Amino acid sequence: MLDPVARVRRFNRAVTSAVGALDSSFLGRGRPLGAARVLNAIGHGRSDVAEIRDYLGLDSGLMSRLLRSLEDEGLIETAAREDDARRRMAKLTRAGRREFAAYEALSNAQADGILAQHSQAEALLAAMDLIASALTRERISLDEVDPQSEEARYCLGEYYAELGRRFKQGFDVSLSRDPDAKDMRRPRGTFIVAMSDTLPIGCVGLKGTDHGYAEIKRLWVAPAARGLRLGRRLMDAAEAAARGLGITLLRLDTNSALPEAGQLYRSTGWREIPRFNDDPYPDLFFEKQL
Amino acid sequence: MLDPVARVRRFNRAVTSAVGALDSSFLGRGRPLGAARVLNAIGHGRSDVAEIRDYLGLDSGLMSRLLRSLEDEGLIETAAREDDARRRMAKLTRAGRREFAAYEALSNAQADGILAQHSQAEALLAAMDLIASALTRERISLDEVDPQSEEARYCLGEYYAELGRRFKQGFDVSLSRDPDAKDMRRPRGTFIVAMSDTLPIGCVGLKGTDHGYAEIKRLWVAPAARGLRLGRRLMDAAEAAARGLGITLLRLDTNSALPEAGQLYRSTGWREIPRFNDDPYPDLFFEKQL
DNA sequence: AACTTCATCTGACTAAAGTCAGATATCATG
DNA sequence: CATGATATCTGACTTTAGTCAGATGAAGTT
Repeated sequence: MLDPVARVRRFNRAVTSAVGALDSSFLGRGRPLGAARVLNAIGHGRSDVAEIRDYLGLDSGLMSRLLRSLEDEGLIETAAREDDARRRMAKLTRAGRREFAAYEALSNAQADGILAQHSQAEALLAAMDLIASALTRERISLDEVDPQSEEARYCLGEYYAELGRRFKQGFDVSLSRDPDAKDMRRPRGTFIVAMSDTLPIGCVGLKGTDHGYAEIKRLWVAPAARGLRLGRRLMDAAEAAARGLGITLLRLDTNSALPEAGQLYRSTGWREIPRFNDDPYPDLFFEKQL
Repeated sequence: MLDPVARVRRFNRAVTSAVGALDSSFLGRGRPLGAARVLNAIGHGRSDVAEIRDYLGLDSGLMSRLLRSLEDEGLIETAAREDDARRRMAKLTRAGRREFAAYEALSNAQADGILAQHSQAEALLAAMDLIASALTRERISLDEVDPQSEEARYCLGEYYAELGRRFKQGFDVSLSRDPDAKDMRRPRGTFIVAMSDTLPIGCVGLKGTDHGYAEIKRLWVAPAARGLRLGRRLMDAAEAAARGLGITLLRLDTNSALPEAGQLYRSTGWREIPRFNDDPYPDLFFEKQL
């Protein structure tokens, strides 16, 4: 009754029928699923035909016919690419945008329906985030971004909110040595965000200093992404970036209220050292020679 | 970035591709999905042809042909039912059992694979339970069972474990007035279990007494099923059963460490009354006239 | 016994999805 | 500019899924 594999399989059954229900509601728009999928891919901003084909896993002949049927319906227009006339681009016509909006409305209504009948929607969403991150694990990408980009700011906001919850005395960003964004841009440093299908789920900053070392800052993994060993992947990426920048010594500070962080550092070659700054929050300090 | 609907849809995408991957691994056994589904339904103990057809939503013509193709492969045998020769029963042959086991192995391997790459498998499983319960909400059935049945004993075990976690002083079943199972069987009372696709996710007991009232006992909802208003459904079912047994007055006791229970009682017509027993755990007592 | 109802099966059909070999046009390169 | 690589398209085909009308035989009803 409590066999883990049986629980996963119960989940599979539940989810298969929910997904099937969405598919049938799509059929209600009088178009086969294949054509609907292509239309939706285009609506979601994919325009390169080869890219869509690859994304949907379609044969080139089938893809060509599906495009033709959407064109005959007046929903899309295709044109050869200017820089390479072999490739084609597809885009929605006005009617296509209307039809795409109708599919979006169906998807949104289904999502809404699931949420609406649950009185603890936030718990349900957290569970969905956790599972989505676990299932798309191999597709999580680590991207270097500007520390002031939307993705980076979202991660930092979540990071500060979490420190506020975990520190007994709360957390006030303005009291911490807020790293100048400039120091986390190349060539002094960098900022790395982990993305799972458009959702940022983790980050780490590498901050250059003038003291002969660089600092690791703002290591954060979204609650939904914990257990995927993403913290380690982010640290590896930050260390690799540091090596690429010619940095040979790294330091970081952390707090004993974040035991999983301390454990990660200890298990990956970091050595505890005495306090090296007067920031009020950290009480643990580490160093690593690259 | 945090729109709830967008989060549900990200979940949908993640799960669709995982389900699709399992389907393609099933195709690897050289049999179309339709036939594989029928074989698996039979392997999972469904033998009545009409029941399988209904479960899989198949047309009778299609069903007949799929059965024939499995028979031609030597995987199943069908026979008319003894009590009604119009109906047919299907069962696996030896080769069919082997083939079914191969499908089971694929399903189990997929489930294992998801779990294995996650270092916090219990959190992942809890999330899956939550979602499976939410998605199969309409298919949750309330069944009257014997209080000593496997399902009932599972629920009670979970219930006691939860009390142990929630009461500051812990919980020891032997100190509580353990209701005699006889008192929770018809005609004195009953025991109701909420089932979601073979998994018990909640229970409630109606216990007859000789004092002119019956008691509601052991109301429990699995953590994964909270938010589905299952507590209320269980209470409604228990009250309906009480009415059917000619009971006109109900009492129950609870503890202020379970605030959601107290709130449920207050909002459904229960009236707080003075202590009516000397059980050491409860500190809140309610009564309801039917 | 004659009827209606029911579960299953058969034949004839359609739609959708997918496969594959070549045709066509364009691009990159020596 | 000839050559090979690349992206898309076309035609011919197969498989799978599904629909529907009617046949068959058994069960239930009057």
